[in-house]
Amino acid sequence: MDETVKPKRPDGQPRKASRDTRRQQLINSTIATIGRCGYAKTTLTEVARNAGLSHGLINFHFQTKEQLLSDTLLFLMNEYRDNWIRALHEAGPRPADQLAALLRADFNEVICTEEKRTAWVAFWGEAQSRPVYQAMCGPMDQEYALRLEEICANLVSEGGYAMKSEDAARVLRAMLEGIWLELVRSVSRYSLAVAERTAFTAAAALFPKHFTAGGPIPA
Amino acid sequence: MDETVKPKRPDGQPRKASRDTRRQQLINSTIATIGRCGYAKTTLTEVARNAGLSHGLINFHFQTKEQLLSDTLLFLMNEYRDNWIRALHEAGPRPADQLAALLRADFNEVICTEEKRTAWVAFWGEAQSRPVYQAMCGPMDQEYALRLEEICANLVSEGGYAMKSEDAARVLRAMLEGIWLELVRSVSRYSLAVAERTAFTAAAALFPKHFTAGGPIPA
Amino acid sequence: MDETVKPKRPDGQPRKASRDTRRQQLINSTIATIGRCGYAKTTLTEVARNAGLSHGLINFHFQTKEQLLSDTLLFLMNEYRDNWIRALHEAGPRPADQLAALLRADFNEVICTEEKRTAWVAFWGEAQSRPVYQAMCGPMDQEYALRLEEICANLVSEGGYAMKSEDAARVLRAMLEGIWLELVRSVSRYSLAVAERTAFTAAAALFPKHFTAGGPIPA
Amino acid sequence: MDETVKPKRPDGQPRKASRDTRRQQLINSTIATIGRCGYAKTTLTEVARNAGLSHGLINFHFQTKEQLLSDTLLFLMNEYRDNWIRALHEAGPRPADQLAALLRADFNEVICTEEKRTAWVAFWGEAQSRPVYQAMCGPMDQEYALRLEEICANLVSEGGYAMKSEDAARVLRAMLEGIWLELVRSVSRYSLAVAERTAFTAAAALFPKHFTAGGPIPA
DNA sequence: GATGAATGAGCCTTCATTCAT
DNA sequence: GATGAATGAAGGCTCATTCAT
Repeated sequence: MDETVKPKRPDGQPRKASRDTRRQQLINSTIATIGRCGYAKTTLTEVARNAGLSHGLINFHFQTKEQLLSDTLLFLMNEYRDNWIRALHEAGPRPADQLAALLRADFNEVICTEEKRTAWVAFWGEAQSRPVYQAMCGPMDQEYALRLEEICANLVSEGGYAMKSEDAARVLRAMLEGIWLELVRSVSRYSLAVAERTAFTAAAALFPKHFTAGGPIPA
Repeated sequence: MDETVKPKRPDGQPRKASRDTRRQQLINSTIATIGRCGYAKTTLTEVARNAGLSHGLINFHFQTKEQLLSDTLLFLMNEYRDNWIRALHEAGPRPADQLAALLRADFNEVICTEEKRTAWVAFWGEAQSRPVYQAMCGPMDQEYALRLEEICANLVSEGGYAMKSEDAARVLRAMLEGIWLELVRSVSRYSLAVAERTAFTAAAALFPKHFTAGGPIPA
Repeated sequence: MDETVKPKRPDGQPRKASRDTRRQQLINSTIATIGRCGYAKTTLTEVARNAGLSHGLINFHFQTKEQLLSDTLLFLMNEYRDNWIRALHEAGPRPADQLAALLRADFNEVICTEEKRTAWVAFWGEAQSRPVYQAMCGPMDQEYALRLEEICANLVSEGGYAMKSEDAARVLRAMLEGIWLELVRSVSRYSLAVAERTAFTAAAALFPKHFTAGGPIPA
Repeated sequence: MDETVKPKRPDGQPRKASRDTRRQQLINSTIATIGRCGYAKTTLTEVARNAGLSHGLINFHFQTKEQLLSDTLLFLMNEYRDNWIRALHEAGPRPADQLAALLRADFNEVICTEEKRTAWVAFWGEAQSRPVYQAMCGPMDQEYALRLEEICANLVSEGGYAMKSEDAARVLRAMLEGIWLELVRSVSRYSLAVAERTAFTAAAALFPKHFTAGGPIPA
């Protein structure tokens, strides 16, 4: 096979890209468009334009707009899940390191870009009225919540803390989501560094033997 | 009383109502509609139907759909602000009581209904792409944040806590917003009681001399 | 009857004006509105606002918008007719004086204001598609055309001109209407003085023994 | 030729047409619709129906109704201009022939159809309240006026006429527009032949050495 | 008589979807 | 595979008309 035979367009893309490449291209453009225009004003025309592709192609790769949006949310969810699972995997066995990994993972540069945060909040805003989204998010949220509770339980037992581990996990989970919201709503006041510091402040308050506002206390 | 003098409609509403009555009626219907259908699928026809009025009336009282939505957000913001300001006013001088009042106010039955929570999240989702919304929310958020920081600073100084009061305030603020999100997203898992307990868990972690997970420690 | 009993409004108008006064007030406002906004964008709300009256009053005095517009056109037509008939009446027996009177009457300040000219052209533009307007204008046009032809015939016979009087009348009629159009379309280039000079230029060309570009040649 | 290769619709049009074809088709339909329904009652639905196309297509090719109307006026103006310029070009060097060409061009069958005349008057009626239309028409009117004055000046100098050439040009211009108006307003009384005869009557009156009511006097 | 809230038909416009090329 | 013209349903908005006050 001679690759050079494939006609190239001015932008260097082959005219016929693989199915998955195109799909990902359109999903990325969808995230960007939601981030820029909001969920309600996201049109297929705009998504296509941002992707530099033709209008009709979307309905070829995704059957409907709903499908495109669902697949976009699915991509975001998988990316999010992969991110914290990988972080946890790299964290080692200590519960404090695991929680630190989880907290830091939330502000990882790959998943916590401005566009993606905005897209997330947009999806959250629509989720209530769209059972499809809820059905997709529910199990993933559950998985995360369970893992977080587990770690909190380990920390509580390690540190002999008085609180209930579920309550601690709930505080942390809510706070992480709240920080994302704040990042979206008040661009100027928050930086990722501040966000992380805030998260560790909560960890330090809940688990003072394991954390300071700067991060986990080394063994 | 002769009922026939004032002809009522089937639903008991007079055919003509005062300007403010109708505006509020339509704003309430907008909140309900956003709550039920989501921001993107909120149409004037649906808002009108929910209010039992004709859709032409909306453009009579509000000039555009945008205006209706802005005014609805404004109403929600003012209601939210009035709520915590009143709560604070009734709380007395002790910082712990003030923070408790603030935390409880967030889950007050008037402002924290399912419909209103959903509407809030929907507006948050759109805010990023709508400078108008941001301009409206910014100052109100700021006012709340400042008051919260003040109270945290008082608690820190009273209790001799080691953390920075701004960090504590940030944790609490993010957590409160996060809890609202969770309330919207996972209807079943959270109740208002659980929400309040979660909030006080955070307060107890941050200010252990002043709070337990059950609430403020009496003087 | 004590006149002072009648409540006066700030603008000095009695609250209850006579039927005809109100009607004329609304017709004048209609002319002004058409002049300012064009026929297509003339709304009852705007007419009412310009008249300083309430919206609903129009449907009381005129039954429909169509009726208001018809009555407005009728007023313009009668005013136009009265104007040239009076001018002719005051002109004396000489055909040249009569034609001069007719030409000058067309640029009389009462009927040839900017607003009225514009309204006329707007009505002309709609006439083709509105049989009602045509039915109203037809007879009046006819009457004018006949009188003009009569005068032209007298001039032709007096001066022994070679042309057919109907042709001359047609030239004059078309030119007068054309000048109104030009007055509407090119505000800057035409003044009423230029308009009149143009009209007499045509008269002088057609009837050189009776007219110069400055006006009729005295007996 | 295999007809089955290109599937045709019942009306013989291909389903897809080139951009310019469709645009022209819609412009023609707009002229027809204005001619039939008047400016104020011209709706996109009607324009689309007359063209045998869907109304959504209009917003695809023109962005707004305003744009469609502007482009329609532009087409009429260019067509009008092309017509008299071509006529003048074919007329040869003699001023009398040039004026004759100009007068006849105004009643040319291509540009002086009933529909187009009506559309013109409709646009004139709206022009006053639409700066866009005025801005478009102004320069074209000017160009025509200048050329007409030039020819009149040549005739005056050739024939040693006493009148000012600008006055003559103004008479002719106004009369031509007035005849169009008359053609629109009194369909029955005027024919194109009568219109032309009227125009030459004016020319003969102004330039008796060059014209009779029947046309230019040959060299 | 007079007002202005209320209604609803009809318009322009947007946009997801289809489909001939 | 890819394009973009074409369709039509549905939305926001205007506005003539009605009617309770």
